[in-house]
Amino acid sequence: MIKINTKLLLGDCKEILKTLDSNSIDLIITSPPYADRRKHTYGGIKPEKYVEWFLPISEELLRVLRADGTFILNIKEKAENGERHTYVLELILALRKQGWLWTEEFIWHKKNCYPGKWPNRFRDAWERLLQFNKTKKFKMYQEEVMVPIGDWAKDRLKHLNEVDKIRDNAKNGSGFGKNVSNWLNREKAYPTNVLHLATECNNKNHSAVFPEDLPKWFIKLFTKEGDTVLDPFMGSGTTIVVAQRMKRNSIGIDILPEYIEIVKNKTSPVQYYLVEEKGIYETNKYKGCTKIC
Amino acid sequence: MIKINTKLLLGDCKEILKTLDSNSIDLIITSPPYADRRKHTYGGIKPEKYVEWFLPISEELLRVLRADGTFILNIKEKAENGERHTYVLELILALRKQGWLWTEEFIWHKKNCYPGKWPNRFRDAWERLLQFNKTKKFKMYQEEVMVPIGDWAKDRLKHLNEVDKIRDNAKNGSGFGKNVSNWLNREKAYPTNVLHLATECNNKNHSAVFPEDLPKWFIKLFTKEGDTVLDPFMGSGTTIVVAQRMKRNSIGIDILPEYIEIVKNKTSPVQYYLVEEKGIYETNKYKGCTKIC
DNA sequence: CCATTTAATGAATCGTTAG
DNA sequence: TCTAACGATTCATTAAATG
Repeated sequence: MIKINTKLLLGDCKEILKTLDSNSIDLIITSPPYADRRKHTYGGIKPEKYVEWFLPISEELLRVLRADGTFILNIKEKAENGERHTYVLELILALRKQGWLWTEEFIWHKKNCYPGKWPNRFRDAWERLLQFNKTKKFKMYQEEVMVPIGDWAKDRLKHLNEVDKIRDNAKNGSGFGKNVSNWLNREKAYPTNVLHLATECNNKNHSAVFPEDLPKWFIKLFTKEGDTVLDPFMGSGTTIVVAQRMKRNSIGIDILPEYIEIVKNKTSPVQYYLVEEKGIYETNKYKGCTKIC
Repeated sequence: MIKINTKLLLGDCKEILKTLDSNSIDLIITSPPYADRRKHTYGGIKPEKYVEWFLPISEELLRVLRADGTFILNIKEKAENGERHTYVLELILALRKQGWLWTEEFIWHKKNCYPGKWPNRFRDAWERLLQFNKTKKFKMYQEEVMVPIGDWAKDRLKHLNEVDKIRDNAKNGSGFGKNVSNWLNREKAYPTNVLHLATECNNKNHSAVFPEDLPKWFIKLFTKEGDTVLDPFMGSGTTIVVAQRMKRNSIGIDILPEYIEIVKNKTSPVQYYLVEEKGIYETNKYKGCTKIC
């Protein structure tokens, strides 16, 4: 039996994070309140104050993350008064100064972006997914996110229904437990750093702008079953829900009791699974790093 | 008759630019040598020196650009030793300090990106197309780059479900485009700030990494016939060739005589066209700005 | 002459070897 | 202990070759 914990913590993550153990998290994936957005829920941080506001939090994130762990930050600067703000650029520079490595910038191409029309710009159809690490030797399971090779897009147009069924099946039995290497050799290719995902429109109470596939992709890429995922700005809990479904321990923090309640109803605090053939507690390649950092 | 000039200037653009008139350019679109790239052709600028190297050039660009003109900068930071360099971020901040407005960041999604496999990252499939302006009132002809809605819908069909399709229709009917000319009303939609283009594989002598569609798109978007386009790092001249074909005046600068020769063979210095029905010298909406700035 | 296969080639990045 | 140079890896596209 393996035991998966899902912890939901109420409070300001700057404070709550201090209660977490050092080097205990394998993956942080979060979408913090953008500057001046979500004023009614979060404070609504002024762009000029954004870096200053974020650094104390990221300092705690740096502490709780394992040396071979990864921090994925979903963010996009707003346009205001005809210009893009620069606080995200400044944040990247500041995080590096704080000790983070800026490893990569993935692009999330939002296929169905927010509608609108302006005389001076087009609709914004992409967001940044910034990857930060503590060390250069981080865990990365690239095979887990391999995609059907080449012109799968063309094929899908021709046989739309067929392929969609296949894709659905792949989703449901999402690859774990089976020995993948057999059937994916020349059928699949590694993805790039551009992710094409549609936002999910939730007509429910709280809109989940974050599509489930996004945390799912990064959780597959950077963690194994039994690892621990953290989202310090949980919101409606997409990351936490997906993590639990994928048999990862997870910790979600939010300042609003409302969100804690919502996610509580979508998850269970403890779950048990039968151990599969290949033990989940695999030898960690980079264990040595933990002591260094 | 209208007369279109195509000037090719040999030399270091930092010096050559000084010979150009102030406020004489409608669109600058260029792809400068990236840091540490093209060592054999250009010098190969060190990442640490990149901003310092670029600023004197961009100062001249700021001078020659019209107040209602636009500057499109194609660039991407390299990854080295496990980390992305930050010189592009620093360049954006420095350009703003120099007086430029950072209006937008388009994403060029390179469908056929460079191959390769590494333990710590995927292939890099995107580049930045940074838009800078002198003033907030710049020319932008959005209707010129509208895309057939069919393609758009097709593209979306690939990844979206029924609910999303319905939402699409709601979007399309949502108001804009009434004053636009008749033939594009329900056939076309505005694009977003993500461009999907493949690099052109030139097996010829000199590779044009820049696909023709890229300058074409921006020339349509930011200029009219008879306007002037500048590329201070001309290279094999994709921008210049496209500009001439689109009946725009153009100025190309390059430090290598070789490139000047190549582009000379692909263009003619002066071309004449019959004036079409709707005069090309349309009233400029933002003419007033010229005086202000 | 068209449909299909094969070959060549990049604005890449990392690890290793040489100076 | 550095930096510089080279090989290995990889895939979408185009050109050339094949049937």
